[in-house]
Amino acid sequence: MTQRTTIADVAQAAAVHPSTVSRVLSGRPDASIRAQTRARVVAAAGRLAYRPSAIARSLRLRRTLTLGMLVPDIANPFFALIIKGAEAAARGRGYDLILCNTEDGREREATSIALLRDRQVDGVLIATARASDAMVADLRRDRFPFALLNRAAHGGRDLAVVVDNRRAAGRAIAHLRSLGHRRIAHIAGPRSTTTGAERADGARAAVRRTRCDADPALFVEAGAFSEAEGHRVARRLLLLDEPPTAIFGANDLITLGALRAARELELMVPRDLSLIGFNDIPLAELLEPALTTIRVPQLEMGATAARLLIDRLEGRHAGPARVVLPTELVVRSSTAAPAERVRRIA
Amino acid sequence: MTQRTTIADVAQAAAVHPSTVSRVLSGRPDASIRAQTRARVVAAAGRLAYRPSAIARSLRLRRTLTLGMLVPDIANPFFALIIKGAEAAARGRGYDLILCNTEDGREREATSIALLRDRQVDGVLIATARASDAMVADLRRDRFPFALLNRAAHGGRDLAVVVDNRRAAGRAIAHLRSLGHRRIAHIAGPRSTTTGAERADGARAAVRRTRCDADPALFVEAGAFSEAEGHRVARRLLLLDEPPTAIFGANDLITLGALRAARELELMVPRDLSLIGFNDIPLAELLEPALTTIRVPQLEMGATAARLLIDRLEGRHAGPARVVLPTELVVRSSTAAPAERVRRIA
DNA sequence: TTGTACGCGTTATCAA
DNA sequence: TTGATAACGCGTACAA
Repeated sequence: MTQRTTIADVAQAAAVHPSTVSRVLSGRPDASIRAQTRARVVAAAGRLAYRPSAIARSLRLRRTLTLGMLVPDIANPFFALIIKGAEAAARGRGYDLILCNTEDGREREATSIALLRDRQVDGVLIATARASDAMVADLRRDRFPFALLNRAAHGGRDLAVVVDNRRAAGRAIAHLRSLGHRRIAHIAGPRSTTTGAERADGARAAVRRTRCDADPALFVEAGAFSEAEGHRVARRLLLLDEPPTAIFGANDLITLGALRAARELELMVPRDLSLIGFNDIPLAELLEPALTTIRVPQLEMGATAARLLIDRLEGRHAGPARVVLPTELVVRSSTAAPAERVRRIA
Repeated sequence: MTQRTTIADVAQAAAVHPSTVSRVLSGRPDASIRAQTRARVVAAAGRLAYRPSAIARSLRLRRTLTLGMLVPDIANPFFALIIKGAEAAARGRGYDLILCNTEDGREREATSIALLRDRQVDGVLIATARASDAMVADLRRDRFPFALLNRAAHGGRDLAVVVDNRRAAGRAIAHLRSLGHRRIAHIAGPRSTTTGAERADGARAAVRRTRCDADPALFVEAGAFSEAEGHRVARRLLLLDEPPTAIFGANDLITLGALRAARELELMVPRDLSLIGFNDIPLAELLEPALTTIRVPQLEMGATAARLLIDRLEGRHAGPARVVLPTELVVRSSTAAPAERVRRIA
């Protein structure tokens, strides 16, 4: 690669001092520069296709105009949209995003954070529900700026963008109940995640409130928010002596797994089994049957978190530390009243 | 944020010169350092939790140990896996990855490349099929290292990892033909992409070779590799006076759209219509019916490209400039022999 | 309005 | 074996 053109090259070409070039190009409105000089510099910079080195600038300014982002799984469409939202908002404010996939692993999280800090990103967006509290505690202690995404803040002043998981889960159960279901199962996400725990709590409370069957066998926990785990656990549910007539999965992928399990057992959805997911990933409405689910504004979630963090970084009016985004129950064709046959059994 | 601890802090704590600290910690095996000194330095660094600044190091070394990556759509699961593969391979060699979503836009591509070059990434992985040749030409001219992913190289010496799209498309058509189909449609991707053009060419050749109906109305082009476009175009195909009995979509998303169109028109897949996709995204086997498709080794594609590029960066034995990865026809339940009814019509 | 001088945190080179 | 020095490219007090 040919040698980089530096500010000195431009200075020479414009017959001025490098510092003058810097002043001209950094575009501070208050800089007083003779119009003619400015023109010369701009022309020279254009001619040489000069681009300032982000590295040298970062070293000098001690900020990188870069945000880091921790995501458990880039291949999960839920996060894909969150990333897009965050990226768009960040770019809009002049920041770039460095993405780190943690594969939901403790170790990957630690190395990713280390990497981001080595690169001196100005702050991190943390979208990993499983992120160890130790890690978050470290960041807090070091006053390293961060924002939590789709997971609860433990400390009160942490920046966080979330949805009301308990309430949304309650609505899912209530919807099934209103269709006539009584034996409603919930496949929870890992209790180690705040989303998993909160949705399970909300579902449990709603089951009690609406007087569904309160059979503990109907509340099970998946090992991960994945299709495979959903499939495994749903199979067990459906092979129960008294199987549920409806399943509320802690996210769309888990529910997708439940759909596959139902098919393997030759159950028709929604005739023999109603299904509700959570997140409304793009795929949800393409399925057959289309998935009834809780819509989470994914793009907005990413964008809000990025903006919140940048506001804090730039010392702008901080606003509330915690933003709760609205959710919406999207009813599609995977839910219906329980079939007669099943109702008789119950 | 508390002040960063620098190499000078460690030097002071260990009572040595900063350059000594650098020597110890950069871990060159040939450095001759007294064991006792080394121990002191290591201890001090540990005590202070010292981490070298990647920025300062990059400035000095003129390399960042970072690769850039251009992707048209992070939310497309095909690319998600490619990214994972590339990231894993890069990390394995000590490189990080900065991802840029171009949303398939010329402008986004240009700004992304500019951004990556400003940050002085050591090289770029380009997975955008639509990437303007002008951009690639610029990179070539500036001798900026890059590798092309899933798109053909125009110049011969460019690094590229691809599959044989023509051959794979031919196999898809042949499979349908062997099932008894004669009226086979192809929904091509944009001709502006090499993948779109090559698959269309391969399909067309195979249609001729296997003596299918060579009706030009059966070869149509989608405006994008998306579900929405697939749906739109497939609808038109299925409303033809003589509709096809099988559709080969240029990728899985397009084919997914065709599936939705078929359902809207109350066609049963595969009874009334057979469907083949391309890429084998994770979703393909979860669908009902599961999608017959061409498997592209996505993880391997990303990993190979990253390794190729890094090898070249490090001046290691370059190996071939162009790697062709194998594909495989995965037959699932979305293809079957054409139904009697339909065959009679034909 | 512009130039001078210095420092951001490293590492390579040379001298001791 | 270790220390001193310079340089990577930029931005900014301060001086002129």
